[in-house]
Amino acid sequence: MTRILVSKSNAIIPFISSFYILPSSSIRPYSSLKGKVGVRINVENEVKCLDDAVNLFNRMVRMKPLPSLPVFCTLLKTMVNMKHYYAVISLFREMRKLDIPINEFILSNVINNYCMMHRVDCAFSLLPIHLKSGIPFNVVTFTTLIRGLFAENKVTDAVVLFKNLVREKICEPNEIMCGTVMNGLSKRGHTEKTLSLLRLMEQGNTKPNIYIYNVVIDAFCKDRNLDAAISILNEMKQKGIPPDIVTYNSLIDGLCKLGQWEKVKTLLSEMVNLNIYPNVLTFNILIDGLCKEGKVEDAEEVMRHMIEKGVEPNIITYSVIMDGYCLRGQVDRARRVFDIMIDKCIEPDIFSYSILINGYCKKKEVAKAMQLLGEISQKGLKPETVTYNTILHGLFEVGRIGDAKRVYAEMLSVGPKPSIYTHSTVIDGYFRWSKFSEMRTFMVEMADRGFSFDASTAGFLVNVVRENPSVLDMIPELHSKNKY
DNA sequence: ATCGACGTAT
Repeated sequence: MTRILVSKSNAIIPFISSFYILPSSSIRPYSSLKGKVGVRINVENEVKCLDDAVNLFNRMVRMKPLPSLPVFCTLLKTMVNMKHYYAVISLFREMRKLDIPINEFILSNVINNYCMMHRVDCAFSLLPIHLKSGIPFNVVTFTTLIRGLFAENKVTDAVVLFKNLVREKICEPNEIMCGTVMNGLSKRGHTEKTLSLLRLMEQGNTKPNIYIYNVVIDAFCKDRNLDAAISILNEMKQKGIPPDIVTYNSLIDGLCKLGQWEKVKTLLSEMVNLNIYPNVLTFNILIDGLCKEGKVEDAEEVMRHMIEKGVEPNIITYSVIMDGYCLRGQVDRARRVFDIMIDKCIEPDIFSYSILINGYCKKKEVAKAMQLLGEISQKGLKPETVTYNTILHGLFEVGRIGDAKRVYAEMLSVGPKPSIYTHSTVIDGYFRWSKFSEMRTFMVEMADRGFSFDASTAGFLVNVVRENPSVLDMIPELHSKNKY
């Protein structure tokens, strides 16, 4: 199936060029006035890397008197932001060992740290510290835990926790907690439940705010239910909550993906009339919409226009245009955009590489794709599961089975976890080239590492056997080690 | 201190 949409009437280019003038200088949001904590320690200024953080911590614990708890708290928070999760845990343990007192804010940061590591189980195991030390629970702690559960796809657990908190009156859910639950539900396809929560909030004490409405609108847009999204937009307007740039970006994205360019124009005019000006995301959405219709030249035109208006393209702008060229089979042009991007001092990320690799694979230029795969680690980046899936698919497509085997082995050693798509790509590849013994070995190894058949591989296998019953003998009986 | 909008593979 091609991803290029059939174009609807669209004179979006002259429209975009004509309809607004950006304010001369963009308004900067508040600068970092927050976070000034403690006596002479400005954690944000002092800590630029892990070493800084650990050194500062070691200095702090030797100070007499000890720095205030907010200083420790800010340090831990800074480290969580820098993704030094393991270091946070060891510093927290050190604090416990040194009998440095802790408070609810420090604990909620450590809990958040575990959630960011996708270890919500460890996060929950900190709750006894609250109880033993008599530290009160707060909404933030529970909101963090709910977010952690969603992050690990434990939707039921998240909902159960939320319901219990409300029913047992353990804490009063605020807009942010409700928003977290609704965001988690909507991102996992439960738009209906998200909407019922909105209706509940409208009747309760915690009235929905702009964030909540934006979550609901985005959920409907992702479901391609633009009518419902727009009726929520009208509801919020009626209630006196003005839509913001996020609201408009969600809606414009939904409309672009449906090819409804006339409505896109209406919304663009509407937002500008409200003095809400398109930002880099808005332009990226428009550029992506055009690219997916195969109109990369128009997309480039929009890019020139945004630069004229003082909105700088970012790495996503370039990725979108690169993918646009790849969709039309013009991978060399995509490559040129890639190089231009580097000239503009924007370092390619794993997305940029994956898009190019996909482009080369589509053109069956797997050698170039392999070369790029090698370049990724040289640049200090890590290929993702998607990157490997793409290249494995490309290699099997041209029958380079030996290379595919090597790449799969590399994937296992480098670390990104094979997904259901990886498995079906490999099984499908072996099958298509009648490599039944390899297919068999692969399936056994797959089961040994704890994977069983899933919706994707099972469907594929059923089809294979239906068309070619003799393959049945090649398929091993698998007993996944993860199951009982 | 906690929440929202854009890009890659099947």
